Amino acid sequence: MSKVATRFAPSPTGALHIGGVRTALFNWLFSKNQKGTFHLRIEDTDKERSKDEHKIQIIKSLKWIGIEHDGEEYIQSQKIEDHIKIANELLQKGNAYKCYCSVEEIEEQKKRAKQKKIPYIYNRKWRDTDEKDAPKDIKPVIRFKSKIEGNSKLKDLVQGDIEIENNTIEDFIILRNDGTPTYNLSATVDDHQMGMTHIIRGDDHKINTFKQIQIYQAMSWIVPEFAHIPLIHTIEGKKLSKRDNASTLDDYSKIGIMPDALRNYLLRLGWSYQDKEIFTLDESIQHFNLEGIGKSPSKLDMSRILSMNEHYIKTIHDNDLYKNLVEYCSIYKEKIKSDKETKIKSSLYFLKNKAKTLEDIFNNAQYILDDEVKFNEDDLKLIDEKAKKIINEFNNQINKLENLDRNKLEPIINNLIKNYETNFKGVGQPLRIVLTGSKFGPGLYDIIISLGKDDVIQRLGKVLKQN
RNA sequence: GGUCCCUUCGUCUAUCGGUUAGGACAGCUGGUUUUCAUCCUGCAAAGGGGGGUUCGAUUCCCCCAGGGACCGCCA
Repeated sequence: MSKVATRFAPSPTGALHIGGVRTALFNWLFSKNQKGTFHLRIEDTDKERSKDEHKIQIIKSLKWIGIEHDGEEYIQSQKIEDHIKIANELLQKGNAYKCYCSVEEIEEQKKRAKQKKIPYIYNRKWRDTDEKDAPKDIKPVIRFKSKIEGNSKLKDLVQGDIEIENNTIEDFIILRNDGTPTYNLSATVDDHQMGMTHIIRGDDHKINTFKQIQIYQAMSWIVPEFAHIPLIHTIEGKKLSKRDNASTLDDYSKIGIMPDALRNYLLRLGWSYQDKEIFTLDESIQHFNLEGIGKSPSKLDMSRILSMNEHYIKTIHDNDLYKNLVEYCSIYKEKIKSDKETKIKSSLYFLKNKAKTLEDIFNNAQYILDDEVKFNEDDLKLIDEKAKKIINEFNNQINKLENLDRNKLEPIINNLIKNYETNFKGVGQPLRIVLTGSKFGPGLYDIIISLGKDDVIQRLGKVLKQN
C-alpha cells in the first residue's frame, strides 16, 4: 500500500466556505493520521470567476485554522494541456467520441423530457453515428463512452457499498467545443497525476465519482479510495451555500471565534470518537478515522460554536488567549495600545469569565482600553448626592495608599458601607459607574485593581469636579 | 420526474442483539455570589411508521413515510 495522499480542491471563486473547511480538515487529519501527505489543488479553470485574491484567502484561512498543505499548491489551469491530451487519448482508444449536437438541440431534448416528466439523459446520438454525417458548421464536444449495461458498485469508505445502474449515467462531456476540458476529466487526471490515494469530499460528488472511476478504468489507472462525507445543512435542513449567513470562515473570525475552537467544533460536526468532545490538534490527528464519520447530514449550531469557543477562552493559557485577542483586535477592532497591554494581560483572568467570544473580551475591556469613560446616561443618573459623598470619601482614602490590592481596598469599602449605612450595592454601584461608565461589569475590586491608582483617581476626580 | 443517500433527546452524537438508551450544547430548576457573569446541584428531553428474523431488537432484513443530494459545454 502506497503512502496515503489526500487533497482539498477548492475553486477560488469566493471566500472559503465552512463546509469546505471541514472537508479540508477531514482530508488533512486523515492524511496526518496515516502519516501521509495533504495537498492543495486550486481549481481555477473557470476564468470568469476565479481570482488570485481568493486563492490567497483560501490558503490563509486554512492556515488560520491550523491546516497547512504539503508541497506547492497545484494549479489546475496550468495542467489543461495534460487534460486535453488525455481526452484525445480516450478518443483514439475508442472510449470517447465526438458529438455534433448543437446546444439548441440538447436544450430542446431537455425541455421535451421535462414536459413528459421523464428523466433527461443525452440520447447518445453520435456514439455510433458515422462522422461522415457530421454537420460542417458545428464544432463538436467530446463525450465519454459511459457504460450502458449492468451495474457499478462503489465501496465508499463512509457510506458503504453504493450500487447504481450504469444506464442512468449519461455520456458526459469531457472536452467542450472550445477545446477546454470539463471538471470530471480535469479532476480525474489531476488526482491521478498528483498520486492521490484517498478522495474525501462532499457527498454531492457521488455521481461524479461513478463517472470518474470509468475514466480511471479506461486509462488503466489505479482507482483511489473514495469517502463521501455528508454535507453540512443549515438550520432549515438545506445544503449550506455561500449565500447563507454565517457560512464563511470570516463570519466566525470577525465575531471573535478562535481558530482552535472552530476547528474542534467542525471536527465534532459529523464525526465522533466515543464521548470525547474536546480535542487538541494533536489529539485530533491521533484519533481521527473515517469510521467515526456519520452518514447523515448535520446542522450547523451557533450556540455550540459559541460554547466551544467559551470553553477554549476559559481553558487556554492567558498568554495564548492574549495572542488571539491581539490578533483579533488588530484585524477587526482597533490595535491595543502599548500602554494598555500590561493592564489587559493581567486582567484577562476575570475579563474572560464573562466572555463567549474575543469580541466579548474586547467589549468587557472597553473601560480599560478607553482613556475617557463613556457613560451610559441612565446609569449616570443613579449617582446622587449621597453617592458623590461616598465617591469623594473613597477618593480620599485611596489617595493615601501606595498601591492598590484587595487586602487594602476591602476595609475601605466596608467602612464606607458602615459609615453611610448602606449595603455593598450602595457603594459598589456608584463606583462601578464612575470607573467604567456602566452599572454592569466585572467585580468592583477587579475594576479598581485593573485600572491602577492613577487612573482610578483621575476618573473619580472627573466626576467629583462636575459639581 | 429519475437515480442515489440519510432517519436516536431541540442540536451534535454514544450504543457495534440483552443498557434504568449514555454524554455534550441549548432549555428549565436550586445553590454560591458584589451588579452582569462564572461556578456547582438537579430536572426535563430521543430510537419516523409497519412488517419480519430472533428467546430478545435502537441495533440485522423488507416495505412505507419524511428529509437531503445529484440530474450544466459550473466546479
